[in-house]
Amino acid sequence: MATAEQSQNAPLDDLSKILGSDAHALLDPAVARAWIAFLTAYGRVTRALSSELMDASGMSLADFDVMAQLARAEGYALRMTELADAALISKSGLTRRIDRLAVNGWVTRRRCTEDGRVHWATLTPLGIKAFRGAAPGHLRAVAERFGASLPASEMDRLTRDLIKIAAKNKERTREAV
Amino acid sequence: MATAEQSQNAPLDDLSKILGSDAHALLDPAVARAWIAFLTAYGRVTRALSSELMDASGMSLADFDVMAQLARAEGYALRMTELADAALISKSGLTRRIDRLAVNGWVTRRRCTEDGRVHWATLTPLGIKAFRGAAPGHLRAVAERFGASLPASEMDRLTRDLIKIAAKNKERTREAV
DNA sequence: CGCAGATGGTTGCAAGTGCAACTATTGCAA
DNA sequence: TTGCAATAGTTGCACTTGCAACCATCTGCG
Repeated sequence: MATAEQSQNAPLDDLSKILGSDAHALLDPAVARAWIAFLTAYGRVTRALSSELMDASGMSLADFDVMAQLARAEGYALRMTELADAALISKSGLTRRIDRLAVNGWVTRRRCTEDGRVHWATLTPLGIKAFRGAAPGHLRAVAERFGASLPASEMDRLTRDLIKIAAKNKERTREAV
Repeated sequence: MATAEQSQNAPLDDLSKILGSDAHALLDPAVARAWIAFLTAYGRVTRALSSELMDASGMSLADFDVMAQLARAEGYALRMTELADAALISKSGLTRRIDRLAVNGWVTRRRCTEDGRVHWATLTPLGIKAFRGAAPGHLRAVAERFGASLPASEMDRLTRDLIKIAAKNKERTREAV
């Protein structure tokens, strides 16, 4: 998607060139601008954070998110499915991510004794240490790249807006066919 | 990353459990909440839009973005590098994406006569037709999933905020090592 | 009991991705 | 002219990803 700067004055809504004047009826130009800005901001910020985190700690953004979920969980452990939902990735994606984290010795899998189907992903002491090492730099980077752009009052409003958008899209997709 | 709902009251900032009280100093809790909401909103909205678009038109979100850039361009054509920048993907990613679009007959590559290094990616008449077919549904979906959550006045504010964030992260990453 | 259906996870597969190395072409300067 | 640095794109590679099919386990009902 276009960068915010270059298409700020020429975003999706100028598709009327190809779509005809219907374009505005389909998507309000103001929404189109917001959408492009949203995609651009996401792409830039995550790209930057991701490479900084990788360089500093050998950890991908997704690794960090998964480990952060575990770090907050009771006993540093969550079931695979819970964790996948929390980290907003697919179950299969999580399986393989945990494989990788396990190779690093950061996480272990424990089969649940009460329900043999369930596996608990658990942060190891080494994983906790790695997370403690990575977190300060990463949190600071989030503060700088994402937080520092807006005053505090604006930040709360942004949060509310984003939560509304997220809420509207809660269902795990599907059935939308 | 956690969903907005479930972690709204327990976001990154409760990492103080593992990081100690420094966590707040590293990342303002309000920023942490906003960041989580941002990731969640992005993940949900793009996931939904992407599968809807694929089902309806056999086109990925990235395909649509690339074709939208071409649709607005002079002569429906852009150089590969320009297009990669505009669509916020890597050059190699674009090469292969254009390969795929070319297989569908939606885009062609033309070597530039003035500068043999340059290739123009051009939307074909078939591509224009495909884009015209896909766009209304997709734009409507963006309006519904992203636009409909907020009143117009709020949308403009959101745009401004997002542009500020994007602007702060403009440099094509690198050198951050 | 014992079997059908639900639930939790993993795996096969067919993509998509970025980085770094490579090729082709241009432009400039000795 | 020749040669070399810069630029535009492509390709090799290693890694991620999600979906759908699969296996294992549990639950409940006849």
